[in-house]
Amino acid sequence: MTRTTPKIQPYSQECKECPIRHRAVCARCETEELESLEKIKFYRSFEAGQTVVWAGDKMDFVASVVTGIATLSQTMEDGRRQMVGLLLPSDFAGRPGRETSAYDVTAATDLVMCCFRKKPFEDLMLKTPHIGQRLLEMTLDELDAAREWMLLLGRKTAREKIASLICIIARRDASLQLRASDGELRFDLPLTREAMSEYLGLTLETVSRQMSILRKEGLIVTEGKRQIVIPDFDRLLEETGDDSDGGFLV
Amino acid sequence: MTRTTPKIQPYSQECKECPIRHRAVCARCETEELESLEKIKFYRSFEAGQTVVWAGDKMDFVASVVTGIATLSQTMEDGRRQMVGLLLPSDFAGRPGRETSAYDVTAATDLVMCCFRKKPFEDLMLKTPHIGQRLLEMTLDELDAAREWMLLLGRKTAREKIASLICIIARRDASLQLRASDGELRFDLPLTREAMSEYLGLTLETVSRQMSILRKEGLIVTEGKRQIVIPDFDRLLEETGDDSDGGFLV
DNA sequence: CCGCCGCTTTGATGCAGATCAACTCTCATG
DNA sequence: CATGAGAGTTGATCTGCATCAAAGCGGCGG
Repeated sequence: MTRTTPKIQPYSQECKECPIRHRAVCARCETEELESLEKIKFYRSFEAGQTVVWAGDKMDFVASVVTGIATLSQTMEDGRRQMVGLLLPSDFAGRPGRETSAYDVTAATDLVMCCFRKKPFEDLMLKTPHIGQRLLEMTLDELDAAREWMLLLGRKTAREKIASLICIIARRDASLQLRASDGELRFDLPLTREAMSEYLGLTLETVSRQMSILRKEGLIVTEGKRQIVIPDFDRLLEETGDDSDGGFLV
Repeated sequence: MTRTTPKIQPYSQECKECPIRHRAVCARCETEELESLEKIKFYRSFEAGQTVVWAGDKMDFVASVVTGIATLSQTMEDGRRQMVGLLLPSDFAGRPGRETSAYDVTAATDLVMCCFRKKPFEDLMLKTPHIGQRLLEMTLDELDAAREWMLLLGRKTAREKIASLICIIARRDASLQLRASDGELRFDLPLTREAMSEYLGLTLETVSRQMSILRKEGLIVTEGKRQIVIPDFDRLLEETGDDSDGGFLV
């Protein structure tokens, strides 16, 4: 199993002067391109719980998460829902060449997105191949993440699913730097029980129960509503069912 | 829900003279590029059941399925397995820029792959942007397929899973043309019960049972070992849980 | 300060699918 | 023709998670 590049990259250092700081366009940004981007971009804010677009609705922009968390979900006729994408800051949403959104896009927390009007963005892609290359890399990363996620959905137990999700968030959370001196890990779990259940293919009751169990066993500590502390990350990792080394994606 | 382009495209008509006929490189092939490709390509054949590469092993080529079916699977330490990719003819395997395979790649049937040595292929990608563009489109298709698959794994019942898989294969199978006059659909189901169970996140016993039920209900008819007839495709579609129109991916 | 609303936790019960086990069918091989 | 191996079917039983139901717990507006 190869590790792909971690999703949270120090792009802001690579590219300090870039006001958008999106991985899709900033890997090798040049002034001229940035000026083009400036003209076609706009910001949109959403409150937690708001819907950005519904599946099937027109979506005439692509976008990148600036702050907050967005989710992509699919809904079946009878209301069963499955999350299929979790977008953290710097992640990209929308498909060039597609008119409508294939998924419900929802703000899991308060959310700011940087949007680019689709048509000019596509034109820009044609002119500047490195944007397309970057997008390919990102899409391949997404695909690897989706495949890891499929293993979780298809074969893991509820307990393993919960442990996996917590580890995934912990690893991706930028506040990773808050890792305390003694190896304990403290961060925000910015998802409701319901959102977690949609991610994991479980019911929210099962999520709650398994969280309680992990808490009783001391594998996790909860502080307040959303704050989580992992006293011993490696011990929690063992509960994910992943082999110790691999499973690094997302 | 937008329909993406169907995966089986008439590329052989688009591009008759192209000896590889792979979607990644043939969309707008030009003689010069084809000559470059000729130099770096080679064919490999596998028997049903053979492993192409193991997860973690060196994989110094990318490849495209010529005939047969290949699968990508992940295995957990204790042996639980989940299929995460099903590659039919013209599908692409391998990630530019990655040294080793992230998944077990296995021949589900007898298989012929057209391989391109990775390094020169990457060089070619840099020189000819349309290959990268094509690869991006294909990867986005794969991602959509993976997300549809996630809904299946996370939220569908065993019955719905089976019906979905049969519909997916039926739609993608090139022998779709074998559709008989009266709307019945006849084709090969080239997967063992075990492979189906790995695809669906079930046990092979459950797959077998549900197949029997669908058979008894007349939704499918089996002829011999692998041949399947769907007397009424729309009726089977209703059993997938997908909304009638959408869910077209893969 | 009270009461309500959204979120979470916990309990009791039921069931879909897993597990364990036996048997059948079909070839391929000597 | 017997033999055996691999694939598929079917049955009995078990169990992990879903479902249904009710009660805790903040936090915010009145």
